[in-house]
Amino acid sequence: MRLRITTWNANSVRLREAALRRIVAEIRPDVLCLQETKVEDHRFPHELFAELGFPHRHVHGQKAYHGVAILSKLPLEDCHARKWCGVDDCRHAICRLPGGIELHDLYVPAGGDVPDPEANPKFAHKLAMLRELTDWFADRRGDGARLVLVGDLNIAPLENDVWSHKQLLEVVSHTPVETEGLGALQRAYGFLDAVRTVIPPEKKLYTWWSYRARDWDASDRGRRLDHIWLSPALAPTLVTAEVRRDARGWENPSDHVPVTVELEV
DNA sequence: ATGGTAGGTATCCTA
Repeated sequence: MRLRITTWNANSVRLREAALRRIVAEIRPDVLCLQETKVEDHRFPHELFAELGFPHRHVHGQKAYHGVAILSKLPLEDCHARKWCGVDDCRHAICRLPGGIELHDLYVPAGGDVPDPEANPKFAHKLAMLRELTDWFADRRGDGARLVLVGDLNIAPLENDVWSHKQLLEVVSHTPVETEGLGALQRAYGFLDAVRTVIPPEKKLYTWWSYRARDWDASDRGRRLDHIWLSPALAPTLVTAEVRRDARGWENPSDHVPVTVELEV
């Protein structure tokens, strides 16, 4: 079967009903992973997703900040959440899809403005979560699991994942300590960067554009912060991948756009 | 060099 998985940082799920309807109609994901839902679980708009054909839902949210959710047309099993760095926030949801596929939906801290862990606790938290994830996946290395890791990792790892590599080397999201840390996480389990397998690293590719630009499309100062990775066991199933840049130009947009992979599983 | 916008909450935090 063909399995389509979409990840999107919605920047408040309650404000994005129109965009979510378009995503479902135009991308037709089987599984939709959200980040920055910014809502407690008892206020999550379950009715909307039930109506849109996603009867299986795992929501993991909190008031005002962060929050992740997995919405699925297919049954979900063993849904749970993980905490990192001893912090009681909502950044990681895990479910098993049919075929034993283990899906991880992640929201890595943005990290604040100052790229110095001594001076900036938010940057220290970002690096600490990356290290803990790296150790956790390294312990599972070689277990042959069928893993999909998606989400807003808040790091643009490659030179062509940002509008100007040189100008962003000291900007949080593209500093060497972050891009090397993300590389270490990827190598810890042998994850394949699915989107860059389909869209070559020589091409500029972004999934986020700041709200602050006068004209996001004309200035095009984007970054590729949202990712879909596959474990070695799932890598051969990759059919295609797509970044919906046009979604940034929709009415009332998120600052992130949806990223999708299709797998033949 | 600076400030720019958006979301949630309750007056300022985070992105």
